[in-house]
Amino acid sequence: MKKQPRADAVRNRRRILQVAHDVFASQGPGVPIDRIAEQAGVGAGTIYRHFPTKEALLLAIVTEGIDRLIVWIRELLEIDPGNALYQFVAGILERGAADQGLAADLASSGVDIDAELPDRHRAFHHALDNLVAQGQRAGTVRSDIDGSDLKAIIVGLQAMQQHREAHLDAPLKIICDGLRPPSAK
Amino acid sequence: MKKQPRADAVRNRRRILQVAHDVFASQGPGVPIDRIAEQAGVGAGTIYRHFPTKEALLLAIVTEGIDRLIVWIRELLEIDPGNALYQFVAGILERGAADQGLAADLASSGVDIDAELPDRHRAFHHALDNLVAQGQRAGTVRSDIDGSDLKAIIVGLQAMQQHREAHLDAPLKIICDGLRPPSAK
DNA sequence: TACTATACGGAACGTTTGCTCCGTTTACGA
DNA sequence: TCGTAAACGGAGCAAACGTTCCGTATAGTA
Repeated sequence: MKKQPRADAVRNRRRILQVAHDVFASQGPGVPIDRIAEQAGVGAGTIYRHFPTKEALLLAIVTEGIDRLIVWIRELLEIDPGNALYQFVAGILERGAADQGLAADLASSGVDIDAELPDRHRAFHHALDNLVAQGQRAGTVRSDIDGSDLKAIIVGLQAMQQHREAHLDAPLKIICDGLRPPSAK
Repeated sequence: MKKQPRADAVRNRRRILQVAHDVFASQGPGVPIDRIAEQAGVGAGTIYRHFPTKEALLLAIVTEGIDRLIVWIRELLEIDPGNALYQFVAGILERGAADQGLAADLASSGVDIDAELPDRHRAFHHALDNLVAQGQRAGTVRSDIDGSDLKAIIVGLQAMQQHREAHLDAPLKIICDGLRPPSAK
């Protein structure tokens, strides 16, 4: 049985994660570690004691983001299975989907997230499959798609959000209409 | 009247642009200039004589890409105005839209392309507006969208393409169906 | 062929950045 | 309160990268 970490270590770990999340989300993953240390009010050494490498810090942030999405999907499905998919898609554009936008940046700089976090990868895809399947069961979602198609759509939405130079109401409507079954339109 | 540049200078400029385009498209804009020089078989100094800065080189590549897209849209509209939009959208996923994927990377690293290339920006948006308007006139495109909505869709598609870990047939179908007017489905 | 302006190659420089090291501080059990 | 293991801060190191500089090579011209 491992001993518990000291109180200040726990506090600093959380603070670093929060600050790093905000800074990376707003300025991209290129921000130097020193700047994050400064913002968090700790030394650079402290960050490296908690996260062995910059990439590890980024992965920790992305992991938290994925977990949040999974929980959120579960909540939406409990409340309204038929419309959960549409609320999810709309919500990605509203609330910051910056966590995953970060994931996209990470991926484009050569890190294979799915390979680094195989368990989250499975859990996330499982959640997406559920989201689609329950919509299909309720008759609100077209029957010729599955979770991985939804994942592609999400990637697209997040890119739109990062690029947003105008309202995204119309693109959102386009996608939602495209997701509905041929009958209901 | 300016004198013409030397033949080897012209050759090198083209070669640098081609090689840089391929390397950046396949490995992202983070690749060091020295590597591009090596690949192109020239010295680093030669690159900097033709392009004052790395950012200038990236902008030159993006400019070429945008121009290609504009020409392509014009061609599609001449052949089949009603379906040009759908051929364009599908084509972005097929042929490498890597040029613009590069543009996205550039943008996410703090360069405002629209501000740096105001004329291309205008020309591109004009082409997109045309693409949408002619589809609407033919009755194949829903009437409540315009060129900037299409731009957002393109950004999304390019992100999907960069991330592609499976076929994108279904997501493409979703978007095309969403673009059609309510009647035809 | 000989001359010269133009262009080239690649070593070198300064800066930035990820990461380590170690002397100092702090939490916490006894 | 005291002792010690755990944690901290931030100076410093090495590698990577953008950019410059200058001696050399070459295209174009007479």
